[in-house]
Amino acid sequence: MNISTQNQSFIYHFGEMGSRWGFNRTVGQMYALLVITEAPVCANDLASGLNISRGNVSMSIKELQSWQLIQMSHIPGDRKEYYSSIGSIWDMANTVFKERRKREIDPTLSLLRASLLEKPTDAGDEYSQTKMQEIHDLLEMVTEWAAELQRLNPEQLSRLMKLGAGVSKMLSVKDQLFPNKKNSESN
Amino acid sequence: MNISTQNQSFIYHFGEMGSRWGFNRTVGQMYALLVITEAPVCANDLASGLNISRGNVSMSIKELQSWQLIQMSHIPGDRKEYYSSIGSIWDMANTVFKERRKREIDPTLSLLRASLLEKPTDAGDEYSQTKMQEIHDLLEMVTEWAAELQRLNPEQLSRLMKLGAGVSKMLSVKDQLFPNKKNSESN
DNA sequence: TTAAACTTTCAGAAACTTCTGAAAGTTCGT
DNA sequence: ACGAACTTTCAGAAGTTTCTGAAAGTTTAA
Repeated sequence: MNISTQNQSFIYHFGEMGSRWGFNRTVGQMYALLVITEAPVCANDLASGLNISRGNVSMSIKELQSWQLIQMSHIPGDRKEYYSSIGSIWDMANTVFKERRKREIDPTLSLLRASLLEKPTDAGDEYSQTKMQEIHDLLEMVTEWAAELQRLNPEQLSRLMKLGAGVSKMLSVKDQLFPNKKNSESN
Repeated sequence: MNISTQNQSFIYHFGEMGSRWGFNRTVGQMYALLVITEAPVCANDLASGLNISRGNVSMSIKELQSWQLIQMSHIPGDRKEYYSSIGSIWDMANTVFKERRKREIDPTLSLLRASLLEKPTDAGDEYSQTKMQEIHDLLEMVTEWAAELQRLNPEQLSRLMKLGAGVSKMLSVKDQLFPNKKNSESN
């Protein structure tokens, strides 16, 4: 398995970014390699191409599978397992978002919910509960919104994003169309 | 400095989540403590309250300052420096988003831009470049959109988010109002 | 000046994460 | 049943990050 210099730098970059994106170097490199390689790649080629041990490849494959980012396939007459990245770039972004929400936001939300059920015992607790409530509400709103956006198809999403500054105009159009709706909540 | 059990669990949780959010345990705990404590807290109290060394407090304060999340103040007749969290929860979320974008997306975008300027040398490179282009376009769109959203004030943002599913209806309303606009790009 | 009251720095210790490679496990054709 | 071709596991090595605490630095007041 030999990899062009251009692709090398992409792969190494993904490895380095990996830790910032929530997975480790090897997982990042492997995924990068699979994304930019059209044909499925076997475990041995991953190991030799990235200069890592066969064991590491096996563990990283498991990780990528748990993120639902890769797919396994076979070549007739060959017992090796071949791997390739799954779905479009949009799907990948979706998967990564969903996964990160699960790891980064959901646990905090449930902790906050539990905390907010307890009665504050002193003045300090009262202040801290109002802050926790604010964080809770913010996280909940963002979570729900993200779920909403993920329900749109890529075409709609892309249109919404390209609207750019238009979103604020859209809000005022909405006001003109439905001026009855409550929208002067003081947050 | 003594901390109620309820607040303890919030603080420890933030410590644990810290690494997933892009900072370390101590930074997470210190920030949590400062958010839920109304009165400014001095470095010694942070150290004793969280059971960490004075040196660690000093380094973590620097980190929080670089994220622009905390503020320093003084009490007349006292030479110690007192710290408190800055701004509303919205401001905090904004700051964290911006900072993460800077660390997690911007470097990848510039690498991709550089890569895409190079001429592909073989068929494999050609495929990988189309993939890189897709990732580039996606990241760029998301980045621009995020910047757009950050320009809205909290009230507008909150309204937009509460629109929820309404957002797709909005798009069709827009189509009816301005059917001339190009929106059938095949992505 | 001096010294007390504070903050910062940084070398090395502790804790944590990742990686290797040999051994164990699985699957399949004969 | 056997063994060849593969994959997985996991103990401990290597690498990385975080933390401590003693020493150095800074500020202020007398």
